[in-house]
Amino acid sequence: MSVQDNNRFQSIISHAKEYGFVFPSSEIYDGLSAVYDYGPHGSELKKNIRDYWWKSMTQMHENIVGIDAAIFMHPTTWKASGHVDNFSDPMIDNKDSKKRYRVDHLIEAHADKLKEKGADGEKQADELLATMDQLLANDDFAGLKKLIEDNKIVCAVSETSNWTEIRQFNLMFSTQIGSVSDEADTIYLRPETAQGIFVNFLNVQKTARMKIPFGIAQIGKAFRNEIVARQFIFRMREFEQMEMQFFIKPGTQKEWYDYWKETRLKWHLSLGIPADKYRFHDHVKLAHYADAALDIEYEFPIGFKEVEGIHSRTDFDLGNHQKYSGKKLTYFDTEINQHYVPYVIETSIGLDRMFLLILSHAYEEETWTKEDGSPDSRVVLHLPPAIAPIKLGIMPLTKKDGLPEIAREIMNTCKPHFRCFYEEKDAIGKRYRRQDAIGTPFCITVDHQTKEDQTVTIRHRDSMQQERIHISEIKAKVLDLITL
RNA sequence: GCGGAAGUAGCUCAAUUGGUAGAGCGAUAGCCUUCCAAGCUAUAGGUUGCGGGUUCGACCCUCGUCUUCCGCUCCA
Repeated sequence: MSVQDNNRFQSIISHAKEYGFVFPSSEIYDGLSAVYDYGPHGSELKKNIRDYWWKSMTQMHENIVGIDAAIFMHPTTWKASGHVDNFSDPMIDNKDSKKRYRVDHLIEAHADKLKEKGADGEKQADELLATMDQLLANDDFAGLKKLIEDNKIVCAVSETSNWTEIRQFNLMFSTQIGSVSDEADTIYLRPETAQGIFVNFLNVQKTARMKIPFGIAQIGKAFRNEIVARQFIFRMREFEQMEMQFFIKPGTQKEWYDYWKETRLKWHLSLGIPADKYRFHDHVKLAHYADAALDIEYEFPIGFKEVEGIHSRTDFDLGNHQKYSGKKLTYFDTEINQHYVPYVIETSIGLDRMFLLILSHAYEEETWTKEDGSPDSRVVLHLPPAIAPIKLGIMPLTKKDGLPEIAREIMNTCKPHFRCFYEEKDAIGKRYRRQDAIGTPFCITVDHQTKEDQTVTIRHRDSMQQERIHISEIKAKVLDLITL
């Protein structure tokens, strides 16, 4: 990351705090690591992004319906999903190099080296791996540590065997349900929202009378106890996902994967973000549930980073829930008169990351020279008008001569239809600057001419140009401009 | 979690070798009013991140801790 980009990222974070978009959580208590709160303008912007996604996915797709599942789920859910096995790993640190390894990766790497040494080594390696699997299955950390020491496994960097104790890192947050604290009552905060959709597959399919192919959309919080959570709201421990699971006939996953890949990119571009800021990143190493996966990456000031994932999840999830619950999760396809467990294409976008994306794209520090030769500047958020927290600033040029009364009338006419902000304090230029800083796309100014001919000026945020329109046109014009 | 750097008003920063914290911007109220921040007046706002230690005395030295940033590491 260049110094310039880094400064830009810092400026965006400062701006977000100063203008009420994002605050560090519990700031008066020094904050809580990697947890943030959304302020007055931030919560509005976030809600608008959320609403736009929801509308695009459900209202605009007749075969997609929504749900809102609970954050708490039956503990077996996470066994079936693979999270209990894959989301908690024993880790060990080398004290000299400060490198941290997953214990199984460390031992496997050693086994690979042994195998290169011929038949003897291969036999040793197989024994080693068998012992490791057994110890892992029993969560025998002391045994694993001994195994590492007995085999004289060294760190690849420091080449020493100066290891810490093995520690368990569980990326799922746990809590207790019920009044008695018993181990059997331990439940997890969901590490992803997808499982709430899978366990409700039949409920939704039957009650909404859905026919394959169809999708279920959901927006909600998920929680991951990241070892390292950093970079502002990019990686948080509590975050919000906007997910859609699309259920399809087995064998058609390739075409639907491609369809959603293109459809989702179009959604991003519809917000006016340039295509060259995006790229696809195909996963080479696939997760345990997928037969194809890619990330939609955006060029943040901190580099190209994942904002959305498209995953072909096969029948892994429904199949496993069927197995663990003992309930049939099949669909009867009347076209071919067959039961089957549907395949799934998932689109999963981080709402907080989308928020950061929008903010990163919108933020600009502009400088220019005025007519008299003096320099001028402003900080402006070029937010897409449809998702801007405030759509219209309404301001009388001065506080007297009856101008505020007219402006108030306009305010009352417009505020039921879109978010407006009324202000009469300070010079008009200063008021424009304040609206620029929070991304308000349009400002109406009532001046003395208004009293003569019932016209006002409407000022456009990005161009700073103004045009005169009749008071009666304001509502319709703004509504038109804020519609995507 | 490790290493490095930083933390003073909402923001950006000051404060001689250790002598009980100031300014600009911003905010609020009022005046003025000329359509792009920069006029005038007043007001509010800080146990210097937090907690110990050294000292007659700590923003300053020291230890711990929290948070943030950078680099590792991790990342379904």
